[in-house]
Amino acid sequence: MGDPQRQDLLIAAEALFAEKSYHESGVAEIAARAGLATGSFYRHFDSKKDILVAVLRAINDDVRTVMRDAITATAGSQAEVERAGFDAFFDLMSKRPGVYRVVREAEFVAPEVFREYYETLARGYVRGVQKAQVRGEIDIDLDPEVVAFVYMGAGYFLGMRWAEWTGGGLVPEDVRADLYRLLRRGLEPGESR
Amino acid sequence: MGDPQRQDLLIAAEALFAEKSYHESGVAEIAARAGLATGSFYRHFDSKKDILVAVLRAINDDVRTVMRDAITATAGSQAEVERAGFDAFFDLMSKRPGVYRVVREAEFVAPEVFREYYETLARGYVRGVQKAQVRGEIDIDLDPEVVAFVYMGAGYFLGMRWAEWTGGGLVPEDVRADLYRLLRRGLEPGESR
DNA sequence: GGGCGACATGAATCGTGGTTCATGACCGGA
DNA sequence: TCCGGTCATGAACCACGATTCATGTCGCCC
Repeated sequence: MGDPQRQDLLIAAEALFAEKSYHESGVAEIAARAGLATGSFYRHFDSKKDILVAVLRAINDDVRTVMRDAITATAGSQAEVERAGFDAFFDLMSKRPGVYRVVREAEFVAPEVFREYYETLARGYVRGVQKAQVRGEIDIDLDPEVVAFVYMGAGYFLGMRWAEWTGGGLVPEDVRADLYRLLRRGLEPGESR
Repeated sequence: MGDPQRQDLLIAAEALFAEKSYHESGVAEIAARAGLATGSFYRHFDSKKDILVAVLRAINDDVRTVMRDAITATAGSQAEVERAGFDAFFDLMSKRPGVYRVVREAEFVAPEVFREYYETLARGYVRGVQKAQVRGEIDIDLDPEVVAFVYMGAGYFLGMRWAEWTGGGLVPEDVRADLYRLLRRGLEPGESR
């Protein structure tokens, strides 16, 4: 896939940004971890910020791929699809500890890209919600975009609390169960209004 | 209240951190905006990081005060209390644009304090949820801490999307309505399981 | 074999900005 | 009025790290 050195740099950068933070990681350090000299970094990226943007796009692709795969592999009700998607998301987070910190920090380094990240993700959710609304599994009166941002906010905070703060890595089953229950009940079409 | 110069510095710092970001704001700049010379800054705070911590604690106090006031002023069901609390929160956010960015960025400058911030906030929510559970207004099987983090995640993301990304400042009424509906239905005690 | 171009290298450069400190202004008391 | 001490000032200091570049190395073609 493309340039192996570029790949190495991306991997090294993601790891360092996740372990420490963007501001605490140096270009020389990234290059060294990728097995390159400091100056060689600039043969692949224009600046330190530039590689952050590339890392961010890569993470976005991975998250979307993983979730899409899990979702398409799950034929079933909206509730089941939701669960499959979240499970895939939490699983990815646990395998690459700290990646999510990288995304968050990007807000203060490359706000435009950060926003693009979440808007892209939201678009995917919105499509899913709309389909479920057509099938009558989610209340038609709810704004799909609001639902999308509630999804993302919940995933974000539960991941932070139970995957990062607690050493574990994976959000515990019972926490996820509570989330799914809360969402299912919250979204389903209801009697009155 | 205490030292007026210290207050001025806190106000200046919060404003600058909110407008730009922690890393893009200089100590000299903060001091200047507070009407002080660069060196005088260190008569009040030990370091730049130190003032961020102080700003964070002040914001935390404000958020909790505002929400507590709104909640105690609202006698009623959990749904009404919830709404009052969130409304107060969104209102505060709209009056001090960008404060929430300051909180978020703190994660990468003073992680311990950032965590303390959310854990303190969560404790407050947990107490509220437990009371509502006793009164039978929230499903007794839900872990109050999970609910607390879903609350915070939703508030965070909706605030970011509709108060910051959209120029407005205040999260629109219909977005809030969707959130309240989703939470009320999601939390209420249910038939089966 | 020699010359050339492309790439790798890492030490030196350069800007930035947090922190320090020598200096001066001010004020209360003797 | 003079003295000592406290505080304000902002220029200088200093460390740090992103970026550059002069030099060396390698592989290819004539």
